[in-house]
Amino acid sequence: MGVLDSASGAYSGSLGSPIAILVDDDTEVRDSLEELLTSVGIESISFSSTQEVLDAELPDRPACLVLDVRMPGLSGLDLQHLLLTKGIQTPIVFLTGHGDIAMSVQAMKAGAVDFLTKPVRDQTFLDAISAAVAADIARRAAATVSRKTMALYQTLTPREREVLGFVVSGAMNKQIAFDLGISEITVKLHRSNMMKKMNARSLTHLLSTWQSMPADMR
Amino acid sequence: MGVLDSASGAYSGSLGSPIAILVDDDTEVRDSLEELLTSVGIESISFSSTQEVLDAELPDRPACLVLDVRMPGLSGLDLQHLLLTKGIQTPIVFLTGHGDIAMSVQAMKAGAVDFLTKPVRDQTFLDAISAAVAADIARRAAATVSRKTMALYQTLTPREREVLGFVVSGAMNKQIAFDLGISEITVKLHRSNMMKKMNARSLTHLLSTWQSMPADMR
DNA sequence: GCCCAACCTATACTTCGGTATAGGTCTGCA
DNA sequence: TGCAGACCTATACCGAAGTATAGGTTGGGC
Repeated sequence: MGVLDSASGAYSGSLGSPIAILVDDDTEVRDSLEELLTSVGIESISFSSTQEVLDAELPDRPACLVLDVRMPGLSGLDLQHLLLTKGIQTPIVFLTGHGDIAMSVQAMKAGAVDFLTKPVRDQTFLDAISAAVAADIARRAAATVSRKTMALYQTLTPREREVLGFVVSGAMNKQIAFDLGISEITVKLHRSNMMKKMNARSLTHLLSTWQSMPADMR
Repeated sequence: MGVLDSASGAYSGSLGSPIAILVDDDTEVRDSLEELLTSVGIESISFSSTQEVLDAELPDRPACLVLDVRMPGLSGLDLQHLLLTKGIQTPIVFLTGHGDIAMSVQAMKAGAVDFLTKPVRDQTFLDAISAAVAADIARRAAATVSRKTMALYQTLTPREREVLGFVVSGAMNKQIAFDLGISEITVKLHRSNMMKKMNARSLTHLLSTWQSMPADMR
């Protein structure tokens, strides 16, 4: 249901239909899951090891990862942490026959969408995929907004960024001028240029835009 | 009942020292955990069933719940959902000898801080309690800010709330006046009164205050 | 040397937001 | 009946913000 009940048209606003990325060393499992996903119109690609995922270029479209835990080489949990380190936030659904509670809790704490055990009911699996894809669509939408804001921020001169900082913290032009040791009219100039570059129609609009930016980029 | 250890100054900023609320039908487990917590200076209180927790008045101070899953009557997971329904957001650590992966995943999805299995290492348990208490301190601090903002909001007249809505959405006085079908000077009056009642020194300050309010109260 | 971008300043003007003062109507309630 | 609170309006004024125009100084690159 939801994001999964249509093959292509329903995703027109999210730049591409969703894809499930299956990682399992068991060929039969992969084939079986691919078939299940295909039957409900979800595209999928398969890898037989975590290393292949790291070597591959992840597609720029809504996606989710389906990871086995126990695999030759790096485990699914290892991959989860590696991806986090690399800033890749594609939602992950674990699916394993050799799990325990500690593993599942660790995975969930690290942000996994679900942790399923084999054998899994078809509907349970599809529901998890559906939730993961929905999360990725929302995450990608937010990331797009954030990226656009950062691109605008990059066009600001150092002085304009300084003024922006004062403005969003609520300072008046007079106070900004005093703190920077320049005249108020100059602050107005920087402020005006900054507002134009940031495409902000009002202070309120500037603030909402500003908050979509990751704090460590400011 | 746990030993009352009130002097601990480390929690001075959070309105009360933390308390762990243990719910387990096994007396030995409860006594053992209470002793462990006491040894590191954390107060605790015990219940032998979920119903007792629901009947009791939860203390107004930083706390965390430690729940067994399998108990006579309502299970720990049932209690978790009941508390969520009642809007009680005290962090929960599960501790059980009869868990499985599905249970742990369900608990984590519902917001549990951790899901531990018996027998548990002392340090593992204490780390979980520490994380849960820290989460509750942060949650309570945010709730306090939110409550104060809502109290201020309650003092606004209907018209002032309307104007507030326009102001935070970035409208100019002229636009607000047009939309409400009143004169601009009247908008200024409502706006001025609203800013005073909300203790907002500037538009920026008003917006940050505003965002601490739950959206369903606006 | 020239250009350009970033930075700074100034005058003059407009618009916007906010305050003070002084009124008015309407509704509900003691 | 009178009072209080919410709501509305007006005049006049102030300060903050924004725009337009017209300059100036630096520092780096061709």
